[in-house]
Amino acid sequence: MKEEEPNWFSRWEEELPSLDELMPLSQTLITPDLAFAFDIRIPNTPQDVQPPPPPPPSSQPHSTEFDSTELGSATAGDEPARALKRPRLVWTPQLHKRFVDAVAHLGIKNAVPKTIMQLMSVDGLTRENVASHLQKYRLYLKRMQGLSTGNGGGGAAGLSPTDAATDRLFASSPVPRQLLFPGPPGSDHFLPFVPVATLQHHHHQQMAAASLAAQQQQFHQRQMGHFVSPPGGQFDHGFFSRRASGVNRMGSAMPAQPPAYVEDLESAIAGGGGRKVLTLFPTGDD
DNA sequence: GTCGGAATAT
DNA sequence: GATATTCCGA
Repeated sequence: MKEEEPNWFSRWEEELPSLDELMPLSQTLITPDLAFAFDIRIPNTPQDVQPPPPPPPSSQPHSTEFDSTELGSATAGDEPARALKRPRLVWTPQLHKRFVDAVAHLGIKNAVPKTIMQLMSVDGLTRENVASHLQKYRLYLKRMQGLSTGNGGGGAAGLSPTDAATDRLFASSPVPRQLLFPGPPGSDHFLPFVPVATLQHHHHQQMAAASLAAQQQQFHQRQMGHFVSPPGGQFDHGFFSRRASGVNRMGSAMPAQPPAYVEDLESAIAGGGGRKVLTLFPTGDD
């Protein structure tokens, strides 16, 4: 196998949704915690309201009453400094793509949470986030290798329908060959190239902070937009069949004009308890 | 003490 | 089922 182009790595960045997708959003600077603590609803610009950016560990000495919806189970009253939780991360296809790229370009060998996280350089993303996702991704890879050991990384070529149904997310980004064929020990190849885009620069911090939330917002908007447009038969095995058993019951009649999705954004990044996460199908984005 | 990975919990 | 958190070994 010598199909490796010497500069394949110079292309990967181009595929990433960096500037265009990450920049244009101007979001509220009010963190969810703040909003909750003060019972702010952020009423204006229902179209522009922004979900919680990853709450920075800034000073928040007094958020004593958040949404005690389910949070109040244990430490409801005597653990003020301890109650900071990040919103649940939703792995959008874009995010996953970035993840896959990072893993691919690191090589399965060096693809460990911390490194991946650094390569992705997505603000708000933690090592735990990546580790957790990586764990699942590995299982997916394993299953793939097991089921079709002779199938190119071109994508979900010879997969059983189960895969598409089960791993909608993973199916949205093609698995690079390197990952399917780790290659025998000895043929390890890797670049001393360490980008380390750990955003520590202050002036970039702001924009960086937006990136995660920004992507996720875009994701949802896009989903809503594409909602009524048929995928063109690409995934015609009826992916409308089943979805998360939750609040999202759009029934069989998806309106071209969804009702006010004020809740939509909140749903995407729901707190650890009130999980109304709606997981959607892959985008035809890549 | 940090990190990675699997197990377990939400 | 997806993601988070915990546990334990390097």
